[in-house]
This record gives sequence, C-alpha cells and structure tokens, in this order.
Amino acid sequence: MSKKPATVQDVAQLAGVSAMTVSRVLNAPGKVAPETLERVRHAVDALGYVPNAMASGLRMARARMVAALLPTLVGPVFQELVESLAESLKRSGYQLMIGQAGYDATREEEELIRALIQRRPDGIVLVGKVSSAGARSALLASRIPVVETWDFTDDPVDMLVGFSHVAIGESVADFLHARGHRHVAIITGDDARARARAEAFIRRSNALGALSARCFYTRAPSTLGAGRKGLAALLQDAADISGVFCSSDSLALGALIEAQHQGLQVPKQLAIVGMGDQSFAQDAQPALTTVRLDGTRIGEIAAELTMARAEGRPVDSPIVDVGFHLVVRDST
Amino acid sequence: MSKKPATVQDVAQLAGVSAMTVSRVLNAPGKVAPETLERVRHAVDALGYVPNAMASGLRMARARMVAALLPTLVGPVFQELVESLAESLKRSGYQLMIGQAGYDATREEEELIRALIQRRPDGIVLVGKVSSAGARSALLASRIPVVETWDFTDDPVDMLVGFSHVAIGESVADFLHARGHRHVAIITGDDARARARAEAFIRRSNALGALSARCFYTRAPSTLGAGRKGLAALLQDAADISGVFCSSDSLALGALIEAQHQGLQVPKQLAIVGMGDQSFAQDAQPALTTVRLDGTRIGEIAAELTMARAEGRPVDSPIVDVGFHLVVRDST
DNA sequence: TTGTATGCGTTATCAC
DNA sequence: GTGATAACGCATACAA
Repeated sequence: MSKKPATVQDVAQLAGVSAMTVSRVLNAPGKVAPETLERVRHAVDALGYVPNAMASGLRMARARMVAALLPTLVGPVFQELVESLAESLKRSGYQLMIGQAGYDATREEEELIRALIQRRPDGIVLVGKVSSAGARSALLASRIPVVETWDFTDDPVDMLVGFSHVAIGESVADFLHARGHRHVAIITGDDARARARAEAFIRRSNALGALSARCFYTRAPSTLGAGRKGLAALLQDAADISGVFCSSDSLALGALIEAQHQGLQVPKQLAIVGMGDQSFAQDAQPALTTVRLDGTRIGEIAAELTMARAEGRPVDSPIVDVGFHLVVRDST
Repeated sequence: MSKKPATVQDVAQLAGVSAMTVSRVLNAPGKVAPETLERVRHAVDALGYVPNAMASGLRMARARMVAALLPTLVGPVFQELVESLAESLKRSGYQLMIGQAGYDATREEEELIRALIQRRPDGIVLVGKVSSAGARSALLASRIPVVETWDFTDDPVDMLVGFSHVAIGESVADFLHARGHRHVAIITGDDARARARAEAFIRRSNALGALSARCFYTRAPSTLGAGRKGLAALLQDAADISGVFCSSDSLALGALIEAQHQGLQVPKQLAIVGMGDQSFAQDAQPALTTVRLDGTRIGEIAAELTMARAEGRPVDSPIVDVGFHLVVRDST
C-alpha cells in the first residue's frame, strides 16, 4: 500500500493511457472510447483513486463549495435552514462547509470570515448579518457572492433573504391586544435581532393602548431555564401580566413550566406565545402558539441566489422577504 | 477594483519584491528585514490580499483543515462536542469543516465521505461509527487519520473516543432497581447505538429480577412529542410501570409532560431518567435525573488524536473511553 | 479518440 | 536577506 494517495498519473500509468484520458473518464465519459473507459475505471477502483479537490479547484478557480457561517449549532432553530441549504446545494454538485461563530462575537467574526475566504468558496451564506466593518470589507474585496439570512437589514453586503423582526414584534403585539390582553410582556434574548423584535413589540403594544408592556432581557443562549427565570421575575414585578411573548420556543416552554409551577392556568390566566415553531411547540401541554419561520424556504432561496451569482446567472431579486406567520394553538 | 482576487504576485509587484518574499512575510516574518516586512504588509492591506488555501494546501499537501461528519445538527446533543472540537483545532491553526449526514443513511454516508476525502483534510472526525463497507474502505485507502466518536465499537476504522452504550443501559437498570423499581421501561430511538443501550437495559433489569421490563422504540428524531407518545403507549399497556429510562432528555421531558398530563406524580408514582444532561434537564419541573456525557472532553481528545496523527506524532492510546455518569435530580 | 504542453497560486530548495 | 526555479494535481487548449 502506497504512502501517498493515488493521482491521475498513477491511474493513467496503470491503465496504459495518458493523464488527460483519465480526467476525461471522470468528467466527460462520453468523449472516451467504451473499452478505454472500462480500463480506466478499473484502474481507478484498483487504486482507490479519489480526485484531489484542491488541485481541481485551483485549476478551475472554483471550489464547488459554499461556506455557511452559523452563530451557533444549538437547538433546532437553524436546522431546517442548514439542511435545506445543504440539500439544495448538493443537488447541484456543491458541497456545504459549515463554520461556527459565537453570537455577536465581532472579533471572531472577522477572523472566521477571513478563514472562509481563504478556501475560495463559490459563495458564503451567513446566518445573521455581518456586524464588523472589517468582515464586511473583506467580503466585498473577495468578490465572493454573499447571502445574509434570518435578518432583514437595510444595508446587506450583497444579497439577503430573511424576514422582518420588527414586523414579528408588531404582529404578536396586535394578536395579544386583539385577544384582550392589556398587561403584556416579552421575554427575549439580547442580541440585535431580538432587541429589534422586543422594541417593536413594546412600541406597538403601547401604541395600541396597553396598560403595561414590560420587557425582560435574558442573555444567550435562550434556554428553558432562562424562560422560567424570566417569567418568575416578571410576575414578581407585576402579577397582573396576562400575555407574554417569548422570543424563542425554548423560552416559551420554560415560561409555561414556570407558570404551571406557580399554579397559573395557561391560557386562562396567562397566554404564552413562542417563536420558531420547533417540533416541541406542538407537543407541549398546552400546545404552544408560536411564530413560524420557514427555514426550509430560506435555505432553498439562499442556495439558489448563491449558485446563480456564482455561475454568472442573473439574479432578479437579490433581496427576499419570506415573511412569517402566527400558528395559534392552545397556549393563548 | 480588479475582477480576480489578488495573488502573491500582485502583492510582490506592488511592494517591489519577489513572490517568495511575500510568502515569507506571511509565514516566517522573522526571516525578513524589518523595512521589507513593512512594505510588503502595506501592499497586502492595500490589495486586500487573502492567501488561496487551495494553492497552499496543494503545495504543502496539507489542508490545515479537519472534517467532521455529524448525523444531525438538531438539538444540543452534539453541540458541546463540535464546539470543543472546533475550539481545540482552531487553537492549533486548523479549521473545522462540518458535513451532515442522516442517521443510518448508509447510501449517503459513502457519498459524503468520498466528498470529504476529495478535500484532503488532515483528519476526519465522525460522530458515530462508520456503517457502510464502502465508506470504510474509502477511508482506509485515503490514509487520512480518522476518529470515530460517541460510540464504542470493537472494530474502529482507526481511532476511537467514546463511551459504552451498553454500560449506560446497565447502569441505569442498576440505579432503578436499587431505588426499588420492579416494573421498568425504556423509551428509545431505533438507531444502532440506542438499540444497544436498550437491550442492555432490558437484559440487566431482567437479570436483577425485574417483574417487567418493557421497551418502546421511537423513530428518529427523538422529540418531546415522541416521548409523550411513548409513555402514553407504555402506560396503556401496563399501568404499573414505576420507572422509565428515556434515551434522550427530549424524550424524558416529553414523558414528564405526558405523566403530569395524566395526573401522575413524578417521581412519587413514576421515576424518569433522561440522557445527555442538556441544559433544560436541570430546569424541568421536577429537574431531570439524567446520564451526563462529557461532549467537551470527547471533542478535545478527538482533536488531539487527529492532530497528533496528522503531524506524525505518536499516539499512545488510539482508543479512549471517556465514560459517563449519572446525575441524580428530582425526577427519580 | 487520445496525447502534449501549459498554468492555476503557493512554497521548498538552493543559489546569490 | 532575497530571488529564481520547480513542483504540488488537475483540466483547458490545441495538436495529432
């Protein structure tokens, strides 16, 4: 067994042809005589030859790979998005390479993005928007297609597919108000997206004439425990809260558990709204009303935008709002 | 603004030096005269030069990258592992590239592994063991260091760091028996690892003299809803069950919710044990007794093993059992 | 249908 | 301390 992996040369030698023919067998089998084809394929198997993507990528100036940057791998929040992204890309012969950054870790962000650019991916998909100026300029200079997702900003680096966090905050405020809740609250993470939602929720609630609209910020990650603590703190402060919006289903489940622990009837005494429509939302007791975000669609569109730009096809609409909708269940 | 990204040549030209000197400035700044250093660095910034990792990897025959293959991104189950793996690798200048396979999707597995091998990573870390023969032989032929994790098999492809699922099943059986439970059950996923645990649990329970030891298999993914359904089915079948082992915390939380929904007191009438010690386990009401697995440690060791082998350092122990321990809380 | 020559961007080697 | 040269593995252009 050889020390180094086999190359086209090795295969060519064994099959008694030139390297060029081997390359053709792999990339354009139609242009090779049937018997040559067979002989070469046999040699490929015999040597366990696997093409070197670095060499091929260098030659073709295309890595056939798209890089994605996630703020976290925790929770099923981004699972749909990543899975559909991976699936869509694979169908077109691209691989997905995932990098992980921390939420709001500006320093790491730039470093990580530079590392991705080094690999010369055909596109970069970001969950969340680019926060640091350094990362932004590095991305622009790289001329690699970039899709920011999950957020809807005014000034995308390149392309964008997401939904409006402000609209979500307003929608939920409208919903709770329509259900007659006049003392409302929100339990939310403290990253930029979550803040935008929370502020919109409070603003709209007040505009609608709420008697109180409180906000409880919890630090990342948004866990069940944070939801419990958040609701406990809110109730201690104001026992008259009758509707609470939690900016993730995990927080909502925590709030639900805390409410039940304190003997509150959900939804009779307290209505709870989550966000994300994760699988457990429908299985909670009572089932959680929540904001559904179509991660699968975001992933598909992000893949399409990326590949279109990478292949020089025109992109009709580089900014896509996929929206959201409220799934009303038994917790409200 | 140029169409193509800048190369060492461009930088060299601008700085009035040779390409070689630019390369040295980036990789061995100590060997360059201070003023040259400054001039070159200035040129690098001016052009926004980012080295091409494909070219460098090709030349050096090292990608400075480790690939990881995960069965799923869902849930925090593997989060610790991946995060610590990424962190450990980054500290040593390696990047982590993540690929995602489905549970038990043998066909996909081989395809995905071949795709990874094409990139010539310095190591491959697998969560779970290699199931298909094709993938196995491709890995062996590639001569890339491989670490299988999360599982403890007899015949690793190369290196292995994990824990014994059989030992876990037995431990939990012992624990429930010691607490006086004679009618026990397990709610579990149906992948190979989960089956091994479940069978061990049943076998040991019977050996200890349990009056009944039932098993409910649920298909992946292991959700809260699956836990609810599982417990409901078990209780309908046998209302005398007093202790149940759930092979993930999500299942356990579902079982807990279902039990409470049916008016059962936990732990008085039903004891519940989870697995994974995910963050919500301690925040459930009552807090969940669970099996804690040290994902962080597994990630660190996997990184160390991979890098050692990649750099030609000796590996004293290619097979590591990191064990587990039972965290006893209020649900038992 | 198949082969030869060349270059992608980088770095090791050796000479200056 | 710096530069010229060659080579990593593959695929394009062109020739046979």
